[in-house]
Amino acid sequence: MNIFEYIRTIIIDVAKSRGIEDNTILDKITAEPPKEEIHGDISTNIALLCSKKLNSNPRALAESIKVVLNNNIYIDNVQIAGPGFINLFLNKNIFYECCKNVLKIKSKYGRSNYGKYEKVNIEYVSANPTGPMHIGHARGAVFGDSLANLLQYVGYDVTREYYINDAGQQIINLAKSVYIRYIEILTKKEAIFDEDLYPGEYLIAVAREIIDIDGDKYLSMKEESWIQVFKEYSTNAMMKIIKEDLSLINIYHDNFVSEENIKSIGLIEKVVQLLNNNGSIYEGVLDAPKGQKNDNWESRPQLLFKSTLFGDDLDRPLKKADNTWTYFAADSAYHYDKFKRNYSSLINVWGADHGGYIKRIEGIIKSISNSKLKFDVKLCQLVNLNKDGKPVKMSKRAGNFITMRSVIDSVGADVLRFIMLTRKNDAPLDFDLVKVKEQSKDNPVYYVQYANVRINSLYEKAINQGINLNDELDNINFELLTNISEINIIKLIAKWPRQVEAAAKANEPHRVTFYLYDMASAFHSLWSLGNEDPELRFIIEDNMDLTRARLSLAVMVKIILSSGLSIIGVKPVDKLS
RNA sequence: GACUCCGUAGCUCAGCUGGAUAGAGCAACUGCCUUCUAAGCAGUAGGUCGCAGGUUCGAAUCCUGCCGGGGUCGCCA
Repeated sequence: MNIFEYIRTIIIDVAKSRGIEDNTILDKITAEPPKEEIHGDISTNIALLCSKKLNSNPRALAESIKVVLNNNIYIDNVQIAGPGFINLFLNKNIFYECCKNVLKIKSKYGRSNYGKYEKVNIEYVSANPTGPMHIGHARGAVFGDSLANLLQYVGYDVTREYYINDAGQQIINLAKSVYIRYIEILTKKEAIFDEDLYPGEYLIAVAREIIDIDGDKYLSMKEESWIQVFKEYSTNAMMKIIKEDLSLINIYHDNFVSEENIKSIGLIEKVVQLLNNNGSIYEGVLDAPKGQKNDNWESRPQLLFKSTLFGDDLDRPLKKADNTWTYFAADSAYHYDKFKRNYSSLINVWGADHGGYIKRIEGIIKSISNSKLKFDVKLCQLVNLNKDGKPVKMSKRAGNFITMRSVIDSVGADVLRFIMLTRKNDAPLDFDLVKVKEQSKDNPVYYVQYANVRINSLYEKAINQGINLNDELDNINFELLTNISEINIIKLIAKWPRQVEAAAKANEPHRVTFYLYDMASAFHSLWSLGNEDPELRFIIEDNMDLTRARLSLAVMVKIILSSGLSIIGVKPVDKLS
């Protein structure tokens, strides 16, 4: 149960009873917790929004609404403040019922059917299959996966998808690189790599595998004879490595779509036909891009998509000079494929370097779906990798980029996942290999985990004293919880469903992380009160009713911490080492 | 030149898609361990929300224009 939703429906009913039918007004009516405690538990702007339509001034309207709201048994007091806010002071019973509900349904508390089982496709990671994942991939991976968890949590039917870019020049380069390793092993001559090739040692194993299966028969062949085989072997091997990397942070996609396959089944021709039919492509000439050196710019007519109709600054080419399809053409076909699979919305998680690419794909989707398909791109900004405050330098050419796997080995999967969600996606993120392992309150991972550890130690102590936490949860007297810190926690608990829903609505999983931090903070605060006043500890030996009430509070905090952590894909820590 | 993201306390960042007196954490200063784990808590101090306009009952939030920083811009994927 979401008490904010509950009160809001009551308020909306009031608005409707006054003759407000306009959804643009109704949708704006809020029932939200005010920042200031003295403004009550829930504040609504109903009078401010409806006064104009009802020809009344906001405060007068508020007065008349106040009379109605006062009749509700869960509302103790109604106050009118400022320009016409209506502040509601709720009866404690609504909070107590909320608590009982949490203890009853446990990990289901906060889940909802907000998403109405609508089908959502989230495409994330989609790292090129040319090598192991590096740390830059990790952010998008964690973000996408946590977003998928979040949307599932509030009732969407989510597909986790990976688009394999297995069709371009980089795959030919990959195959060539493996072939060089193949020669190296068989002839014992040292491998030399051109600039575009991949010198990483991880390709040696692929070459070995080919030798094991097919022997040395490709040595004497010409490139056109071995390239296809090497492409297949190496992309398969790379995808295997990437899937292993992902499994280390518990990421498993439901669906892998191959670009090569999209091309081979003729989907590009199909989508181009479609775009042609609705008049969004033409044969035209592009100007040279401004602000760049245009030395070898060569003006020529080519097949263009009218992305300027959708806010892009240029129309975008679908064909290259050699008359083959561009990456954009294949990607259009891929999104057409997703469109045909009947999703109600598509979400793409991309790196910041794809920013300039959004408008054209948006345009494609609008064009093929007649603007009906919802589409959202979440760009993840760069991760700055530091080591004790100093930037770690990475160079692709030297081959010393930091792999995701090495970071997991060093800090662990849970820390990696948590830290990746301590910023909103469109802000850059600093990741310090040393600081994230510190066990202090500068480190939000440990701060949250530590709350859980403390609750566990309480469990142990309670059990040692013969208190059974699972007994008689129905008969807990929540009214004994009168301390401000206790009430704060209860109110935070009541906000959880609202928080997840807001996070889901905005596609922003980081809000869950911040909520968890607040919850941990509220708990640490309560815990510490016991230092100053033993009466405020959780376990009071000669007052079992109070003890049970307080322990149930800890149980609820633990339930919500676990739920929140499971959304961001982090395991709760039970004991600190 | 265009597009896009960012600009909030000395530093790193939240700010619930327009609400009331803008919030945390570091760092600084003051307290709290014979105590359920101090890996923590409480408090003090710190702000012209980059600048200037506009929209309205109301703007850090939306719009426009500047300033500053990151990313991107056919024939890569």
